[in-house]
Amino acid sequence: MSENFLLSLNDSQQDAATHIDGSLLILAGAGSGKTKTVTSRLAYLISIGIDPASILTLTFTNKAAREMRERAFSMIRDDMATMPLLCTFHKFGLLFLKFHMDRLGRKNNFVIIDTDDKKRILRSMNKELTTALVASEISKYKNSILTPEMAKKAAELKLYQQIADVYEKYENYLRENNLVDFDDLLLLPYKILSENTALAKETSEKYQYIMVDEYQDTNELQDKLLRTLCSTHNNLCVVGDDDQSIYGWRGATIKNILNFPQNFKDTKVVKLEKNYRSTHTILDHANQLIDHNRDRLGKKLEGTRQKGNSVKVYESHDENEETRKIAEDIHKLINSGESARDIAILFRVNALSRSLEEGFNKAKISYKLVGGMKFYERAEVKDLIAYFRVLTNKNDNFSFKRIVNKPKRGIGKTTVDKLDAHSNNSGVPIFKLIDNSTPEELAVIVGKKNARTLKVFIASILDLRDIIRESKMRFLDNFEDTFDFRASYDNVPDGVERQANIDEFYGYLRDYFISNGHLGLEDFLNEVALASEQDEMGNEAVSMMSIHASKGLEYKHLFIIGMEEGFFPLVGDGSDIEEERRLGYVSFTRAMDELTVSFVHSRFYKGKRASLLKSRFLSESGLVKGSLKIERSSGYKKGDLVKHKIFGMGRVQKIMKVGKESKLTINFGGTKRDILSSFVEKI
DNA sequence: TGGGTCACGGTTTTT
DNA sequence: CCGTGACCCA
Repeated sequence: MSENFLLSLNDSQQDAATHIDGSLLILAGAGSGKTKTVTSRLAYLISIGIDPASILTLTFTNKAAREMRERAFSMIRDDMATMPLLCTFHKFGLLFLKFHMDRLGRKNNFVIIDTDDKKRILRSMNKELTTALVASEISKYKNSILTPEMAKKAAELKLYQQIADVYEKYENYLRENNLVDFDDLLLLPYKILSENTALAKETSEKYQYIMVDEYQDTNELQDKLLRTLCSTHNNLCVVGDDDQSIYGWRGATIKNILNFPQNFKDTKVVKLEKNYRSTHTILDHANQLIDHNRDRLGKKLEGTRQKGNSVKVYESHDENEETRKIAEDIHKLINSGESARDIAILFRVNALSRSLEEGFNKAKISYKLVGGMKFYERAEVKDLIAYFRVLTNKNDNFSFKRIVNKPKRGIGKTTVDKLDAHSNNSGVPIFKLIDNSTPEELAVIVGKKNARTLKVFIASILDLRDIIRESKMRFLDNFEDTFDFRASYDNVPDGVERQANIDEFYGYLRDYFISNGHLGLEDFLNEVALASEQDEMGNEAVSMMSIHASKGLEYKHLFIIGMEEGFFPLVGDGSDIEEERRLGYVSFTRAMDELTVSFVHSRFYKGKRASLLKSRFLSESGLVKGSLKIERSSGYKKGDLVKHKIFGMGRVQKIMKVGKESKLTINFGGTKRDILSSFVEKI
C-alpha cells in the first residue's frame, strides 16, 4: 500500500494522522479538513500493520459514517480479510446487544422504538404531564445512568416523583415487550460492561484503537462507555470542535471535550486551525463572534483563501421585505450562472421558513426544505414497519396494536384495550392469545364479530410467515394483496403522496432482499430503525434549513435570516447564550464565498406581530457598529415589568447573577420574591 | 367506532 | 397562524 495519502495533508493534519498510541484530541475547526485527517489516520494505522478488526470508529450520523467509510476505504486495499468497524454509536450498541443482551436476562430479538413510539407509550401511561417533558426527563435519567429507583429517591418535587413513577412503568413496559429505545442502545451495553468485568476487558482488548467523531456532542453516558471501551489501552482519539457544540439542550456536554486532556493522561492535542472553506472576511466575523464565549479551549481559524467580498447585512421592515431582497439576490446569482444548489438560507427557528416559502413560490424560486418530516417517521411507513415487526415477532404487542385496525377492520380502542388487559394479566402476547384461543373463547373477551375478524387477521399473518420462509419475493407480492394496505389510501387526503411513500418503501425492501440474499426481514428492520435518511441532495434547488441541520455542510452563497434578539439568540427556559453564540459561529462558517445576514424590525410569529431588535451577534461579530444597550447578560434592569405564570405581574427590584442565570428580586404587588430570570417574562 | 369540533400551546432534534 | 390532542355525538 502506498502512503501517498499523507502527502496531501498539512503539518498538523499529518501530525494527527500519524499518532499511534495514547490519547489524542484533535481540535478541528470548521472547514479544517477533519474528515480527511480522521480517515487518513485510519488508513495510516492499517498501513503500518495494525489489525483492521481492532480499530473502531464511532460517529453520530449514518451520513458521517458513510462518508468516512467511503473515503477511508478508497485509501486502503479493499482485498483485506477484515474491514475496520466504522459506524454510529447506536449501531455499535445494537451490534453489542445482539451478542450480549442475554446478560440482562433478555432475548436478543428486541425491537428498537423511535421517539414517536416512545411518546405514544408514555402518553398511554400518564394523562396529566406533558409527554415531551416526561420523555426528555427519562432520557436525561438514562443518560445519567439513573435507574427508576434512584430517580424516585432523588425526586423531591411532586412533579419529579410523578415523572420517576412513569419512568418505572415505562421501563417495565419496555422489558415486558422486549423493546429498547435509542438511549437503551447506549445504556444497556454500558450496564452489561460494568456488571461483567471479564467481558469489559475482553471488549476493550478487542478494540485497541478507538476514534470518535464530533466528540463535542457526546453526552455523559457516551463518554463513560468510551472510557470503559478503552480501559485496557487508553488509545482513544477524539475529534471535535468545542466551538461547534450545539446539542447541549439534548444532553450533550461540552465538558467532555473541554476536560478531555485532564480526564485522559498524557493527551496529545493537535489543533487544526487552517480553514479551507471560507473567505478571510467571513472567518474574521466568525472569529470575532466566538471570541465572546468564555468556556472555550481557545482556537482561532486562519484563512487560507483571499479576502473576498465583504459580508452583507440586510435591514428590513418586515419578513416580506426580507424575503424580497433575498429572492432578488438569488435571481441575480442564478442569472449570473451560479447553481441553485450552492445557495442556502439558514434560520434558528423552523417557523421562519414559512414566509420564505411563500415568497419563493411567488418569485418562482425552486427550493427544498431540509430536515422536515423524515421518510421513516411517516405514519404510513411506520405502519408497514409495524406489520413487518409483527410478522417477525409474535411478542410485539406494541406493533400489533398499531396495525390491528389498519386498514380499518372495525377493531376499535375498546377491543384493543380488552385484548391488552388480557395479555397483561396472563403474560401471553396478544398475537398468541388470539392464535391459541378458539373463536368461542375469544368471543367471550371481544364479542363474536371482533373474534372472527381477529382470527382472520392472525391467519393472514401466519400465512405470510410461511410464505416468506419459502420465498421473499413471493412474500412481497402477497403482502399487499392480503391487506390492501396501499389501496386503503385511494381517494383520501394526501393519499397520492402516501401511496408514493408506500411504493418507495416496498421498492426499498425489494432491493434489500435482492442485494442481501442471505438476510431476512429482521435484519432489514434493524437497519431501518437506525436510518435517518438525510435528504438526497439531488435536484437543482436552493436549500433552506435550521442552523442545526446545516452542521457539516457548506454553501458558496449563504443567507442567515432572523438575526433578531429573541429569535437568534433564542431566549427561553434553559437557554444558554454561549450555545447560541456557537450556533452563530456554526452558521457563519457554513459560508464559502458570500455571507448575508438579515434582520427585520417586525415579524409575524405565533399569530401575532412582534417588534424586534437586531441581534447582539451582529455587533459582537463586527457586522454592525456599536453595542446595544440591552446587553446586560440577564436582559433585565431595575424597574422592568415582568410576568410570572403563578404570581402574575411584578416589578424587578434587584438583579443578582447565579451561574449562567440571573436571580431577580421581584415585587409582586407588595410581596417580594426571588425568582430565576428564566421563570418570568418581560413585558 | 370514528368523524367532527374546540381549546391549547408553540426552540433547536444527529439516533 | 396552524397542528395536536381531548372530548362529544351519531
